[in-house]
Amino acid sequence: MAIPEGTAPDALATAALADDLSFLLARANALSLAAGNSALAPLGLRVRSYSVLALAADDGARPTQRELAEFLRLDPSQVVALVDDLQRRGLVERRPDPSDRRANVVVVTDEGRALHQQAVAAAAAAEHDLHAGLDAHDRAQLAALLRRIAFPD
Amino acid sequence: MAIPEGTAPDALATAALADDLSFLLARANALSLAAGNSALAPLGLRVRSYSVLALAADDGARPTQRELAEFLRLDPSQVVALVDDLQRRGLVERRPDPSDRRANVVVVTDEGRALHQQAVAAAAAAEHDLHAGLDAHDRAQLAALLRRIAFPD
DNA sequence: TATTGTTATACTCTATAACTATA
DNA sequence: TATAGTTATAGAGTATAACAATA
Repeated sequence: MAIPEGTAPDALATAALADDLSFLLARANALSLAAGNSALAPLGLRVRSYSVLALAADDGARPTQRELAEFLRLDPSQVVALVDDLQRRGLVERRPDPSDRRANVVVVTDEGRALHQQAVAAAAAAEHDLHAGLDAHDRAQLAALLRRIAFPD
Repeated sequence: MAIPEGTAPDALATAALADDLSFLLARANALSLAAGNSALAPLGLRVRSYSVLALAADDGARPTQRELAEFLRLDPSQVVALVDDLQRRGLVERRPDPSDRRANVVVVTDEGRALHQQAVAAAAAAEHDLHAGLDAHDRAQLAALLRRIAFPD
């Protein structure tokens, strides 16, 4: 059976856990991940593979697999599988890094760029539903606060 | 190999994905989950089992397994395994719901309540590190924004 | 008929170690 | 000696279907 959608019971809404930042983060992320995966499924992508494709398609990023792993908080061995899949489908290519021949730079193909554009639209539509209760100012504020947790420098 | 800690490469920090709310949510949650699990490990708990224990220990909540599943966004079959584990260790008990004999209410034992108190302290310490960059006002604001995504009513 | 808890199963994701080629 | 990518594997988490007891 699928994880039930819908709202939580009122008795639990007032529980101490419901005010816990980590719990709210986990629950919000679970909803976001589910919405993202189902929006990307028609394109043969999941949130994971979409993220790799998006970084490969970002001009000027030219990420190595190691950088992808660190940025996406994945193990390098998981990046291997994700890049394998995208490469098999002709969406990205591995190019040796001229400055370090151990490293592969992951670059998008023309086909990958086209799919990425569709995926951005699909992901944006899914986010729109998820953040329906937030206006542009709220979203910017939320992004700024989350960034300080996600990238503590 | 473990997922590498530390900061992300600068070239990717300016990528479009780095401004995506869903991505920031995912990365912040990954850090939060890792910190929580490692803080709770000495008590034999993980974030999952801690959440179930916390709701069972919340006075007035008296959640059924179904309510736990919905609130924590878990499949009911996963709740079975989590409650089995906590019950085996004498931390919670299943009690038949008087108003619906199909349902089990999950209630904390004295031993469970004692462990829960330790766990709250451990989790709070882990959160403190994670949210070191945020003051009380920031945290309250973040919680309010996340709640609107986590519980869209 | 529908729902709660349960069992079973398959699949995905996560974590760890070891190997190779380069640095 | 250390690092990038790769392979292999075990464990944790997720998704789905079916069943007994109860509503």
